[in-house]
Amino acid sequence: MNEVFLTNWKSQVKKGTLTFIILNVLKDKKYYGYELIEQIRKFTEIEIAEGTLYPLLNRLKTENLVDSEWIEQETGIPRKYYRLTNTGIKTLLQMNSYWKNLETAIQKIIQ
Amino acid sequence: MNEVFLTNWKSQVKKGTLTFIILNVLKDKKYYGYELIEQIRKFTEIEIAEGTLYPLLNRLKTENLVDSEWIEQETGIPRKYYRLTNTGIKTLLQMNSYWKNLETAIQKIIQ
DNA sequence: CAAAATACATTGCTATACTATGTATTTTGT
DNA sequence: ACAAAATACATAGTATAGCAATGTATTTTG
Repeated sequence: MNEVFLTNWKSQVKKGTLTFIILNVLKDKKYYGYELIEQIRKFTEIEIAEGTLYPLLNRLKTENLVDSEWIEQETGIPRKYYRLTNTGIKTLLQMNSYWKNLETAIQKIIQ
Repeated sequence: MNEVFLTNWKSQVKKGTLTFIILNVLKDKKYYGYELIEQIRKFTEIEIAEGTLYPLLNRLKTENLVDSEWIEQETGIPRKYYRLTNTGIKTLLQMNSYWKNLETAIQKIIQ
C-alpha cells in the first residue's frame, strides 16, 4: 500500500535507536559485533545490517563510549569484543532517561 | 560530559519518531503547522524546529499520507491545515504496530 | 512604536542506516 | 572431497531527515 514509505520510515526510526539498543545490550557483558547482530535478532526481531553495525561500533569507540579488544579463538577467526567504558555507562543513564520520557510522551499521544 | 554526543543522538532519535508523532496527533483532528509545534511542546516537552516540521509535512503530503487546505482567518495570517488521508490512517496503523514491537523489545533489553 | 509572537517557507550542513562489495576462515551438506 | 553456507571483520557510496540560519509578512504586546 505504501511499502516504500514504511520501509524507509523503519530505517529512519533505527537512527539513534540502534545506538541506544547496542549500548544497553553491552551494559551486562562484553559482546563481539557479529554476536550482537545475532542476539538482537533472536530476542527482538530487529534486523541490523553488518554495514550498519561495524561503523556504529567504530563511532562509539571514537566517542569513548566503548572499548574493544581482539580475542583469539582456539579455532576460527579472532573476535573483536566491545565493552562499555565509564563514560559509556554515564551516557547510557542519560539516554535511558530521555527514552523513558519520549516513550511516555508517545504513549500519551497514541492513548 | 559528552554533551555533543547526546545532543546529536537526540536529534537522530527524532528521525522517524517525529513523523510517527505528527501522524498520531493528526488522527484526532486537523491541525496547522505552527499549532502542531506548540501542542507537542506543551504536552510532551519534545521540541520540533520549524525547519524540521514544514519539510516533514510536505513529505507527508507528497506521500499522500496527509491532505492540506488553506483556511483564511478573520484576522491574522491564513493557516494551512493538515488532516490524515485514508492512506495515512492505514499507514499509521502499521507504524503503531511496529512501534509497539520496538518499544517492547527495548523494554526487554533495558529491563 | 519597537519588539516579540504568529505563521509560512527554503537552503545548506551533518549524521546515520543500508546496499553492495570485499577479505578470510570454518562448518555443513552431498 | 569439495562446493556452498555461515562466521567475522571492514569500507565506499547513496539517500534521508533533523536543524540552524535566514527570509517574508502580519498581528499582538509592552
